[in-house]
Amino acid sequence: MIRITAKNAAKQDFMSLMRQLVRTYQAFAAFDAASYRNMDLTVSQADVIFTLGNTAGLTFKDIGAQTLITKGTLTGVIDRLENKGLVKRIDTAEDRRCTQVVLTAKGKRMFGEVFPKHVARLRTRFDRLTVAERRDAQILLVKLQTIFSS
Amino acid sequence: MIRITAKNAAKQDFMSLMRQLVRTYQAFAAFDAASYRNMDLTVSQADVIFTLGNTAGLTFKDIGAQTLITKGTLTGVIDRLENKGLVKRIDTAEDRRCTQVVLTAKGKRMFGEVFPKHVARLRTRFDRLTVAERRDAQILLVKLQTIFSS
DNA sequence: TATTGTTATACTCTATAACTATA
DNA sequence: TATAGTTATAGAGTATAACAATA
Repeated sequence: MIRITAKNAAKQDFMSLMRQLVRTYQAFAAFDAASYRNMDLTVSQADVIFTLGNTAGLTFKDIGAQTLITKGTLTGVIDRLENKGLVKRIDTAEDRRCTQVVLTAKGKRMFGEVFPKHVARLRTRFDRLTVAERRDAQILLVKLQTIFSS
Repeated sequence: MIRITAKNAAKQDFMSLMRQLVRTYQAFAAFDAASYRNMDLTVSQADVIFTLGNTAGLTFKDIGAQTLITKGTLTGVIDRLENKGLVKRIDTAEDRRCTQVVLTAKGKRMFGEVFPKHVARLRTRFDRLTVAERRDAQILLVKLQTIFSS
């Protein structure tokens, strides 16, 4: 027997919100990953290309900080992107411990031509929301994020 | 030079919402995964235990449908849970192609005692939101989910 | 013929830690 | 001593497809 108390109702409340966050993210991630598969990229690889786009190159440290990929893993991800001819490593003169990673011409083409198509595909979906809904969703997602940070 | 046009503003708008969804989920997932690591479970394994909790057992097909883990992968996940003594396979009489997966006594203890502590830890965070914020977040997440489904 | 779960393969990511070369 | 990136190891999930047993 389950008693319907204020406490149980509140518990139900947050559990359902939590599950909804997961379901929503999974729906987005599945939609997103389908594009990357067409580009023959994994999610991590696409993440790196996206991060490098519109920059003059970033160090492993910078990329790791932005993508949340740890350095050991990042070496492998960059290796695979380099094998695909999408990025290249460049030694830096200032601090010879650092390595810059930059997009090659092929990588720039992917970021400049293929990615925009992906973005357009995403956009058609987000357009189904009103401007107010997008604004409110953004505000609430920020609030949701803050409760888990720190 | 970047022109600030209505089109660019709208693009910026949805891209930023998209990134926020990812960041929020990542913040939650990092918080969540820390608990599972303490229980010596991976996210997938915890997902299965959670799914099996309060049921009399589910088939591979059922578990796969609820967790989005494909059958080939699920065999391995269940193997590892079985090795840890948390679940067991039971052949079904009705349809001998199906296998039921049920929690063992140890698995029930984890679901009944360890998981609630995890839930309580999550709850302290969700309590930082007001009831209205949780309700609004839920509504907007459902809307966000629907734009990616179908 | 279709479905359920298993097996096999090859790849990718994760966590951890030791290692190198620089600073 | 500390930092940036590499290497090594073991484990875990993913995708794909072929397979056996059953319906």
